[in-house]
Amino acid sequence: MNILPTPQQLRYLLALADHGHFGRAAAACAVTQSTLSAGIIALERQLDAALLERSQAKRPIFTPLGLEVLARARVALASLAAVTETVAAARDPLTGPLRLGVIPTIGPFLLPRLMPALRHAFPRLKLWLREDQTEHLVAALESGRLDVLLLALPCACGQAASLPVATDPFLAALPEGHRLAALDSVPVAALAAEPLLLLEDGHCLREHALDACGLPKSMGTVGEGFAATSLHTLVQMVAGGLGVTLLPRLAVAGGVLAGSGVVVRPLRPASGSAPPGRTLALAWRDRSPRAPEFRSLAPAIAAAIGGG
Amino acid sequence: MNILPTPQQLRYLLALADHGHFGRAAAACAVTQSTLSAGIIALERQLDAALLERSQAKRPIFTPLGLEVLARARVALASLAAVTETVAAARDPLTGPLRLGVIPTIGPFLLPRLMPALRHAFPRLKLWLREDQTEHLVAALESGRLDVLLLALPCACGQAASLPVATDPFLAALPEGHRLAALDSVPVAALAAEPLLLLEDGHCLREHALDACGLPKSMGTVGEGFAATSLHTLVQMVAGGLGVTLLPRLAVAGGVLAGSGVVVRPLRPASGSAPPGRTLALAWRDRSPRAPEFRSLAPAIAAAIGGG
DNA sequence: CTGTTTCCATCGAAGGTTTCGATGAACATC
DNA sequence: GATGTTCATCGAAACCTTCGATGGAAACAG
Repeated sequence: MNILPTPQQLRYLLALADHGHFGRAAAACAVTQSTLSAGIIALERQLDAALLERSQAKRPIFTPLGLEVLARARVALASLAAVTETVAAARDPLTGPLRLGVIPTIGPFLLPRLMPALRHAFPRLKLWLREDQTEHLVAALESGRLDVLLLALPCACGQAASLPVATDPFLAALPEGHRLAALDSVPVAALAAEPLLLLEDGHCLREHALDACGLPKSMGTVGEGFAATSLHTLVQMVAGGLGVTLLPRLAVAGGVLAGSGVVVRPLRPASGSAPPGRTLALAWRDRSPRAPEFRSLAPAIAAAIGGG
Repeated sequence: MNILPTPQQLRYLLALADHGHFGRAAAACAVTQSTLSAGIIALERQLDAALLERSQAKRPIFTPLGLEVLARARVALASLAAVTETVAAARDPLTGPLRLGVIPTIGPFLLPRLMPALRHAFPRLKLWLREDQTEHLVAALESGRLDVLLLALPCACGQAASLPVATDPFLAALPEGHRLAALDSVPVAALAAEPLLLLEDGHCLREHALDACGLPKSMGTVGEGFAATSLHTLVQMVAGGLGVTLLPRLAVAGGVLAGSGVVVRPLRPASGSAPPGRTLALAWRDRSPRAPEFRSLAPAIAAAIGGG
């Protein structure tokens, strides 16, 4: 019962899965091919199970059981690393590498302000960035490829712990001279009656905007081919008179309008409703040893947003 | 960055935490005291952190950081063991030790039938039993002291995965000669108007019964001191004329009435409501490597309940 | 068909790590 | 202050991992 695989063996297995080649996997582990080969054979013997189908010619193929073991091995090595991380994080909070994922409707507008602030506040933090849509970020977070996310709630962020850092109200974005632009604030209902342009599917802002307007999720954009791929292109489409849209205040403060001629107006919510907007939040694996660090990142980010 | 603790070191640490004594911990690990001592010192040196306060006289004390490391170490060793378990479970489903937790309102009535059935269906399964209230079982499940639970839904079973195995309707239990006993079936409302006896707090059946009667959770029993500690004592109290109660059909089939003179009648739900009852379910850690095994346990249990 | 190349498994030897038993030092108890 | 308990330290022995070399199988080219 109590013969555990050695971490070495699991590392060899992971490397083999990543490289699909004994020789290259061995090189990646900085051992010789014979060592890696023997290590994996020993693992298979200990477990008394075939994890691989080998062949001289083709890349080795993992058996179904091998794939399961592989997944467990990743978890096991990660939780072993978590022991070390716990100590490192306790001794030296907010230093070392930190992999931050951020959604495209936040990143370009906040990072130019946030990064210098973080560099100043935590000079020993090495921040790696990845910009992607919520769904991909959450997957990367859960599989350990990212440490923290900066995204917009509400979202399906699974088992992650999250902490709101700011609210980000939506503004009505209108072409110059649009009749609604004459108003001080635009009622939500009036905006919803206009041709509404949106980001393409997969951007959480699309759903948040539809929700803010009280429209169903399935609603398409005007002309299916014209869903925008970024807020910048969306603004250009509004400037071109194709329709109107909602923009997060953060993006406007971040300069998304950039001389496009598009004007923004505050939204007036339907009476009794909350002002339409989204909540920016930090998220992390709730079992991460660095959770306390991440929590203490929130004020710095809130300051960067507020100070815009 | 990439120097991980060895599983050995973590085992030594766990043993020390369990025994509070280097010598005894070493014995438990089947190594000498010097080996264990050196192992833990090496771990502290590698992590570059004090995990223990040592003293010749008193048992060693874990530092706060030491306690955190300890918790991580347990997780790490468990996930290492999960690799092995994955293989063992795939090769030999439903063999070996299985630690089953069961709530007191199921156990005494189902196990006498269930155990022989399981022994017959899975002769190589070594079933360890623990009877306790839902809350304690769930805690034991999550900390790895139990593998599977047999409990009643709805309940707060946290992150556990669960699978319903049977519905267990409630029956009205009345003293012999009670006027409601003259009816073929007792309306819920009529029962709720009687003095209602319940199990003491902590038993999920208490809340399920109150819920079935449409009564608030805070409702006390008739005479605070008289909350019953088991279904058997509850039946005796009903027999003694102190009031009426609800019994799960499973318990009645399991012989809880046992010549007490108490009679049971089906409950007639308020029109439009579902028949009052509870759902019996299996639950397990959703990441357990043995999850497929546990799932395949459900039919056997359902059969044991149905065949009552 | 044959020589060449690529790939993975096997083997003995070298090197490193872990473990043991003995010993030493600190502390409490009597 | 004598004694017993507890944990750290040390050198030697056992153990395990790794290496480089070698072998055999499969694809490929000529």
